Amino acid sequence: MAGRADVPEVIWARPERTGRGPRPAYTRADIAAAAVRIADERGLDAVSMRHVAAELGCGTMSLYNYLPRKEDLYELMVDAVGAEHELWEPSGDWRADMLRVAHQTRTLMLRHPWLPALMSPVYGFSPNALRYLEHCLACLDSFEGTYGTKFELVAMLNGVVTTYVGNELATAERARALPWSEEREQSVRIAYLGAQIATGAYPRMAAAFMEDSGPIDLEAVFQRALERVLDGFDPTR
Amino acid sequence: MAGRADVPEVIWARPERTGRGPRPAYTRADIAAAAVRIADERGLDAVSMRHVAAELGCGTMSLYNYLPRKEDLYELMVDAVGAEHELWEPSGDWRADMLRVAHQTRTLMLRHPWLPALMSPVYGFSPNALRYLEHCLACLDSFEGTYGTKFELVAMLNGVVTTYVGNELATAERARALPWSEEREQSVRIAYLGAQIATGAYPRMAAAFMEDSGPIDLEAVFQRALERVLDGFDPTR
DNA sequence: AGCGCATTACGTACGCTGTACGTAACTAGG
DNA sequence: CCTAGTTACGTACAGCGTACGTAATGCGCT
Repeated sequence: MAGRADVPEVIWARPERTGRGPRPAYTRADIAAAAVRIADERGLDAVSMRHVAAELGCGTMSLYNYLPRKEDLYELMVDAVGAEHELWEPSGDWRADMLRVAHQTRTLMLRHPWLPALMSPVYGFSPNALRYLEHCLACLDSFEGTYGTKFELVAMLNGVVTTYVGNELATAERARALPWSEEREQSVRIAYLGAQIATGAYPRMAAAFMEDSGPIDLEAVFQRALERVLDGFDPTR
Repeated sequence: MAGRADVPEVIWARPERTGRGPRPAYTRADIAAAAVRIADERGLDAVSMRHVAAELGCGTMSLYNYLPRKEDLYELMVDAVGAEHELWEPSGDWRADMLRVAHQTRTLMLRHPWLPALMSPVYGFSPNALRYLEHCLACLDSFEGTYGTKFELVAMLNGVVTTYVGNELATAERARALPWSEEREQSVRIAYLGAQIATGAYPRMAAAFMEDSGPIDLEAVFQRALERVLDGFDPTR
């Protein structure tokens, strides 16, 4: 059976091995590890079926014995790095624990900068996603609320972390990839933005840029965002 | 000058016309409209340089006179549908206005289901993005806080809306694209999830699935999410 | 024990993508 | 008027996901 683009079955539901036929040369973990290695070193765009196969030392089409679609390779990658989540004994203070979870997720994303881009299509419950979710629920044992609310909390926190770190990484990547200096790019943007503001059509934007806010501390912005999300769920505040 | 993949210049900073040479046959608006039409009718994947050129009735490479990179086409598309935002006179109640903004953005995204996928790399200040931002700031005139905080509020609200509607759309799309019935797919997933839970490794997940929560009302989940975000910023609560 | 067949491995090929490059037609500025 | 810069666009290339066909392999069953 070769790859099937028309089979939307969840990959975690299909057994890794059915018993019949030659022993597979690789495991899903091998494949995931190879893909993660490539993504870490050469970026997500370098993760093609050909490159992953080359990294493993097998033919391109052999991969389709393990994965029906490339999309599933992404699923494997996300699950693989999910194993790096450190799961501790809940402290009893759900706020502190959830903050720690969020910061850990951010660290994970900074270590694997391609991760935010693959987080949107979270739809299968991969093994490590289950472990992670169970851990979050454990941390929320001290939270007064239904499981429904707890899920909503975890979902929003994850969403905010993904969005923020995704922006953070995209900004850094853009600065890194510039063929000319960052100052040159900044000046072009400032010039354009200044011209727009100078039309007088955006008085509040103009005022905002007059406001002296000092240097932007991304870490602090992130922390504030987390606190606000938790505030929104906190029944005691 | 043909397309330049190595020029990260913001497209809004370059003039649409420099004066020399033959009159361009199309405007940026024409191109954006063609791309939006294709995306609306055939999905984001159908938006290729070839298809857009065909829609316009010109040669593929002619597009590169208007856009240095395909990425800029996406920027044009996001800006184009941004014009559909209705901007009203602020009511004086920032909470109500921001809720209305968020719901309007959701409506816009449901009308153009490809929008959430293109929202992540928001980096250029497109004309309509500026108008939208100015409007949000106007709505926040009654909000006690610095412009820095107001930007953070708008950013988080937009992020949450994008994440939620993106998930909503992805779920709907997945259900629509199934080659077999939705029940069949559901049963496969339930079977897998049930087997995992039956191992006893995820007691809280098990409890969560026991909890009778009734049918999930996506609209209500969305509304709750918005309220919580605003609560997190509300100095009066 | 040995047959049958599902499975693995993988080369080839197809249609699609973004875009570099070269050439011809055209028009505004000096 | 001339010429330099711009538009238009055909051709071409490297890369992508993956359908398909064929050969080798080894488990499960009789």
